[in-house]
Amino acid sequence: MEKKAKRNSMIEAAFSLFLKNGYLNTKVIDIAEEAGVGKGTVYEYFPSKELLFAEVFRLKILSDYGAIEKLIRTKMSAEEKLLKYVAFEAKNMKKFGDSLHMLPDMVMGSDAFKNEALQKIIYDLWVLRFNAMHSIVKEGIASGEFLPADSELAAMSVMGSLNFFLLFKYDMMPKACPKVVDAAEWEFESFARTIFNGIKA
Amino acid sequence: MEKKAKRNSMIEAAFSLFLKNGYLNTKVIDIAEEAGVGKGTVYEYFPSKELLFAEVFRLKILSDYGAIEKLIRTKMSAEEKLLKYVAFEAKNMKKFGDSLHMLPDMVMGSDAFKNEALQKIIYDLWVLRFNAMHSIVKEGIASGEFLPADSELAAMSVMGSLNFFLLFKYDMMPKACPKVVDAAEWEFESFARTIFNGIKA
DNA sequence: ATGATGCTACCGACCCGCCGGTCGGATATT
DNA sequence: AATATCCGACCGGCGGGTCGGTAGCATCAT
Repeated sequence: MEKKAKRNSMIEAAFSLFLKNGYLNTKVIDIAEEAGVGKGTVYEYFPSKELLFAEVFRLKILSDYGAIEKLIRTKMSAEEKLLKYVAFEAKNMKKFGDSLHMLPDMVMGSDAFKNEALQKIIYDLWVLRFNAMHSIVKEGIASGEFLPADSELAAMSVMGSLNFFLLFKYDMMPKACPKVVDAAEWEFESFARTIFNGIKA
Repeated sequence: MEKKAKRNSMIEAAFSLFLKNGYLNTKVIDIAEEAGVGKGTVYEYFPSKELLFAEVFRLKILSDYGAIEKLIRTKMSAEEKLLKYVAFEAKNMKKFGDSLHMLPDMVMGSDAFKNEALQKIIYDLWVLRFNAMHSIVKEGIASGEFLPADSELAAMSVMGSLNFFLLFKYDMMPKACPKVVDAAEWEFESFARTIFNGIKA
């Protein structure tokens, strides 16, 4: 039982360090020290740094996205879904804190990972997010709530806006001016409205 | 004079390899071999790999963006500017080929670069691009061409869409289906129209 | 109670491949 | 022969991963 707790402390340590410093700048020894164990112990619990990352990613990020698939199937207007989706992504960002070096790492094609299985789980997250957005947009267009358009292009457009906004607010801005982040709360609503206005019929 | 040519061949080799394999996966020896020189010679011309990258970046990417600043000052409608700007980014992508590992490297906060000066020139490109877009959007809103909105949010939205689209088409897609890229030509127009429709008054 | 036995969890010194960068000698040029 | 240019064997730091040893603990025999 103590076992479980130790494993968990390593996951937490790894998550916090990956988040703060990025994958490449986080050394296994850092994780061990943060978790209060020896370096060797990390390898008793995880076969490699990459697979440890994969586990962290699965537990701390992917797991949350189950909520999204539920959201898609819910009965509500596309507008509501869109706003909820944006709120969801924003909440995640908040939860991750104001330093998101992990995110750029997760950009497709990052050469941080040699392991193809690892690239795949990151790719899958993109696909999952894009599909979610796509289905919301498609629904909105079909029902006449949104302007008629190629749904895939429109979804890319909205998704891209969202990504950029999140990255801008939570990665670029904090570097230039760390104080700004806390003030960003209200902006999510405003931002969501802006992109919604852009596509509503 | 031979000097200049040799330097140039190294720049070209580095550019092509960074583009194809990314910064981290490109070794100095690879660049040397591609350029047909010895590894030591590279260091006769450039002080370090990072500074070589900086030079490549400056010559091959940043330099083109002069055209953008000219575009901003030109007298034409915001709509035209927007379409021209998208076309410009698209053309750049085309020029860079269908493999853009360099781009994710360039995402803010990538931990590939320790060198702060290097991070800065990459950051500067984002700022330059964002400012260009921002000024187009602001102009469009001011003149009543575009829907009234917070110009910064709107610019982020459009910029984000564009980035995502380019990345999606030129980085994600080619991996899944390399053949698609050539067919993407017409889509730029279509995409530009979609985002334009989203903001036009 | 004591000590023997074995098992599990733990650990950090060590190993080793990698790669950016160096340097002294070779080669071309004047 | 002097100078400029080139080069690749070598160096050294880094860091992921290993492994032999230790410490704690339970079980059991005396």
